[in-house]
Amino acid sequence: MNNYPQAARILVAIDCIIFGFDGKDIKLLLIKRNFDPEKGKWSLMGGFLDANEDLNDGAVRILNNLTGLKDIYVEQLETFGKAGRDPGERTVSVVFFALIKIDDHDSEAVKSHNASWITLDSRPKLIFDHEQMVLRAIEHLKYNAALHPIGFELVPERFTIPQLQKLYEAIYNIPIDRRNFSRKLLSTGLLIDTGYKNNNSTTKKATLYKLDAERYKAKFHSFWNFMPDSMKSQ
Amino acid sequence: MNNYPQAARILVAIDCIIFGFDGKDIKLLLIKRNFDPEKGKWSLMGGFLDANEDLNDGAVRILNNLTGLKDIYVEQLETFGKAGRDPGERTVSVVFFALIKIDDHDSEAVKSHNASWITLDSRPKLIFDHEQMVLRAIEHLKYNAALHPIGFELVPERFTIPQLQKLYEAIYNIPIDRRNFSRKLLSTGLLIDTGYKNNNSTTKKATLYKLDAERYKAKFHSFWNFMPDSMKSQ
DNA sequence: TTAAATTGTGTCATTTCAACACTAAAAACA
DNA sequence: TGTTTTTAGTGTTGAAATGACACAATTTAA
Repeated sequence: MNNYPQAARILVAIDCIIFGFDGKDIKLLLIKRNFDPEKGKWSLMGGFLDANEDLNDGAVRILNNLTGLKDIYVEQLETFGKAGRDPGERTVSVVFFALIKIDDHDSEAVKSHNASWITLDSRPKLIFDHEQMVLRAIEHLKYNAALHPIGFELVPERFTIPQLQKLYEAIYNIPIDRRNFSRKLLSTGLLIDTGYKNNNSTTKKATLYKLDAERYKAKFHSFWNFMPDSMKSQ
Repeated sequence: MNNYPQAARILVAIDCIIFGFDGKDIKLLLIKRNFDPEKGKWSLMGGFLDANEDLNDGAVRILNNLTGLKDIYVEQLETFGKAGRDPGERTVSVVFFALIKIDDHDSEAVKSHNASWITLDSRPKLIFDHEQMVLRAIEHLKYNAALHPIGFELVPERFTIPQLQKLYEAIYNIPIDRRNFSRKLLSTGLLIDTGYKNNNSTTKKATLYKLDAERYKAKFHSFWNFMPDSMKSQ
């Protein structure tokens, strides 16, 4: 059956922007390609959509392949389709935006793919239009972290408020008032006190919270605003 | 040259959700297909990406083809890629979200495509997964009209504040307080008083404003919030 | 036990927001 | 002609949210 004989058949790629947070910096999981073309150069983790594979399944497959993780926070971001974007062959790339708890992934799988966690500031030149994809993903992170509770995807299951604050300070690259941040965060009702304290601290130990999964789902689409006003004009 | 011999080549479609506003209702521009497959059924306006065509150019081409318009507000929305979504052949569809000033389009071109403006409430069953695409676009409209000044794309070049209010009331399907709406809108500094009044009115004539194009660009990414709190929990 | 660093809670003035009352303009109609 | 009806435009006020800032509590190390 061929209902559309004259239309072009095109390669459909999937590329993944994977963000992590090490407690200090936002990092990207990038791979050094050990295959042609562009062998030896840095790129996003990616692959091709299979003939009978759902698009989102493809993204999950590729993310799982690299990290060994099953339940990754992943959103479809944007499809890049400039005619010459892949010099090898016409390829349309669907870009996915993923957030992972940086300590959860399978570091063996990562190593075998020649992948590394790299801070945003020190990221290398990437192949094709991958740099544009990264810029788009950073924009998306800034935009969405202000409006939805996606920041929780980047910190451990049990986290402290100061930890979250450092995350937001890293995302927006500005200092945030500790007291106002804490008040705003607690007022969401999304945090459950685990009763434990953070023992890694060398000074006062902070309370460990976990997410209220029920409320998280219910409130995901309600509008937060952790972005300070000073950012709003940008 | 074939660097990726084993990967699948797939049809890449472009489908467009086109919203308009007639002063009372939000409407969709839908076509009744006069070609196979699914001839005679309702669908979104669409087509296939050409072999050497940029993705966004393809969307502009398809929109121009239907409406005769060149400068349409258009954003890429989401790519739909379930394996069986088009029973004819494996097709990945990139969906675009377009807003037009409903009186601007070329109604001859629309007529020749068997297209009609249809209110959201009375929209017919659509082919394939087009209904899901429409739902996604409505969600996007609600979300984004609250945060960005995209509402202006749906009203005439010169518009009144009550006109805009009716638009927002239609988008969110709720009544909005006239006085608070006006104050909020004027405080953005995006409106320029044209000095004219709306002569279509049978009562007090409202002031006609136009957009401050400079400020519109500068403020596009600043966060508005025209969505009333009552909507935030949804 | 004192100092240094960090966490947790409180206060207060300013701003924003939602709810509501009043005035102004324009046409229809008595 | 002036009264009614409808819609547009501006003002007020109390409540809630926000940003700036002070102080107390906890923990380790000196």
